[in-house]
Amino acid sequence: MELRHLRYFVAVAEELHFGRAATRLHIAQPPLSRQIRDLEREVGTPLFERTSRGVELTPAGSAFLPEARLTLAQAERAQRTAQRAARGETGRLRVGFVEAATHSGVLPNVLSFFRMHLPSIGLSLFEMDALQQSEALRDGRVDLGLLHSPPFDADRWLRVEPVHTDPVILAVPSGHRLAGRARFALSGLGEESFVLFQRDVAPSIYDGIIARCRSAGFSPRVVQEAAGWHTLVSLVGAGVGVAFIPSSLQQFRHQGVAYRTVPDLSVDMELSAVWKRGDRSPVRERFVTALRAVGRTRSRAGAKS
Amino acid sequence: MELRHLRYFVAVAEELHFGRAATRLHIAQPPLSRQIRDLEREVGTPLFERTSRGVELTPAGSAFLPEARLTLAQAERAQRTAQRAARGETGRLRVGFVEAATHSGVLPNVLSFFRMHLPSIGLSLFEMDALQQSEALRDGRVDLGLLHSPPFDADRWLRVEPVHTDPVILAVPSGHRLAGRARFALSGLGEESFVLFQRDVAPSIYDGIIARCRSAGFSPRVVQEAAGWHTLVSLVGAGVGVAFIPSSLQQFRHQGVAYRTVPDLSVDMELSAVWKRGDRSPVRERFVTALRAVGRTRSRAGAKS
DNA sequence: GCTGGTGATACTCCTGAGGTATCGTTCCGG
DNA sequence: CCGGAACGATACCTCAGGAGTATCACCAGC
Repeated sequence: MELRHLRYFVAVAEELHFGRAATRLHIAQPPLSRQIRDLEREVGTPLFERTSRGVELTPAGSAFLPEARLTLAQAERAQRTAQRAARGETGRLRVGFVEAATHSGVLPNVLSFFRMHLPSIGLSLFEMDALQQSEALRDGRVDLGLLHSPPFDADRWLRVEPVHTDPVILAVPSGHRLAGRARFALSGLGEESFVLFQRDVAPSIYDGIIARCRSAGFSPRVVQEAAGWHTLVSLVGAGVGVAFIPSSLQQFRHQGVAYRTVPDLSVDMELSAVWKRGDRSPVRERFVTALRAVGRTRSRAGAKS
Repeated sequence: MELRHLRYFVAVAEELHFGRAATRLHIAQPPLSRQIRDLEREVGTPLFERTSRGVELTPAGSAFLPEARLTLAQAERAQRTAQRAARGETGRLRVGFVEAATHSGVLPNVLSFFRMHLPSIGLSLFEMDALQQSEALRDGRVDLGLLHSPPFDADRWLRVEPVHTDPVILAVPSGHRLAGRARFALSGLGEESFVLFQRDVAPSIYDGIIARCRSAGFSPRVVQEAAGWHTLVSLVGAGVGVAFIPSSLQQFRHQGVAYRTVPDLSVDMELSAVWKRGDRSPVRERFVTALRAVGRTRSRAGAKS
């Protein structure tokens, strides 16, 4: 049995007339008769009762008709589903991301865009650090990662695309001497106590900051390391020290914390999308396109207290 | 697109290997490659990604696979549904019937048989008199009738098959002089008042009874006619007169009514199934078969008080 | 660099889908 | 009662395309 048989059967069942059905199908009447006969032989029972003035459906034919229509509709549906998947309008994407992807606004904006315009794409989100993302990508557990510093061997098997940059600023306790100063140079921080993010979170940025400090003539005295960004800022609010943070953290207005730009620091916290080289997933491509759109539009914002 | 393409696609998607899939499909590998290519061209997007070590599904292919399986399953379902309909195991039957079909037990027994053994057949039941059944059959509103006397022109366009016979007995008021007599001849009823069923209900049986009475030397004095059988027996119970009834009515044990056989009456109330000549409905045939089974087994029962 | 495994290509063959001509049957008007 | 029209079935032909064989191109692994 082929779909051709079902298409022919439905046409005859609707016209109840071999000649008209053949015209509708753009074939001649005899081959149509033959195909119907073949179909009846395969199904094992007559589907039409031939009368002198046309044809009628047998009970078997009546039962077959709606099922045949369903089959044809299902076949079309299959085709459309594949096409939509090829255009990236349906499917599933598993995304690994670091915490900063959420408070930079990048991830929330992309998510709301997808919920609005591509609702039939299922998104699975996994918060993980850069190392976990790298392993998950390698194992095929996620399709895309959002992280600060790609793994050192990234170029060999990953594509990396920066989607958002956030300048690094300084968070200081409100009562701190620096909180009152409008501007100051990096070199003035030599005596401060620092609360630093763990190097794992963004090794290249960490190293960049340390290098800048050394150029300014000091090596930062780290009194505390913290895993999460909000923890870090809370420690600043508690007066433990000052901290380098991405500027997007300002929006949360932590108690007892003031924010200051350090003009001669000029280090950026970069957020990059990474995925496997050779991955042609249309859904992944749509996601990256959306990331570019929402990420690039956020320009570097100055510090406010 | 044909089902062949879907069958081939599913095989390749399951084996992830053109050679093995071809073996499973009992064809050679090159034609399989060609069919898959044709399918991809028709769908408009690649479904497989060819690698040096086999093939993988593209996102479009992954989306297509379950839909293709559904299509194939639906096609098989269509075929099975037609076969079941041809065997009379599924479908719908509309039955017209007279009241006596229910209290003779014929209809209830067939219904319980169908509910038990052929639950996917839908039965629609319409109580109607013989004339209504005849018209409903002619108009195609019912597929089968259950009545006592077929219309006079039945042979031309109907098939008639007796399925049950019920001897006609006499119902008398409990206090009536005949209630005490064990046996009596028809000729002894000349002076009685009769409550008779309407001739329309079963013209040939009505006429048969009247003819018997005339042979016995009297013409029954009809004091009342009644439309329903239970109404008739109630009138007997109220002392209005005596009545000829089918023996199956005894089971209801109406108040103040006694039942007596009239040996030399020997008229049978016949219940017949009727349907259009040339109707080949397997469901109708199953129904008639069931009618024969439950109807014939009920033999003529004697009268009890 | 060779070998084995994999899918693609080139071509050949032949099944079977579709075309034309015609038949058999039935219904209907004269 | 007869001839014609309508309809599906049959017979026969053509050729597109599905399937077969031989071979190529590519890649991984030893």
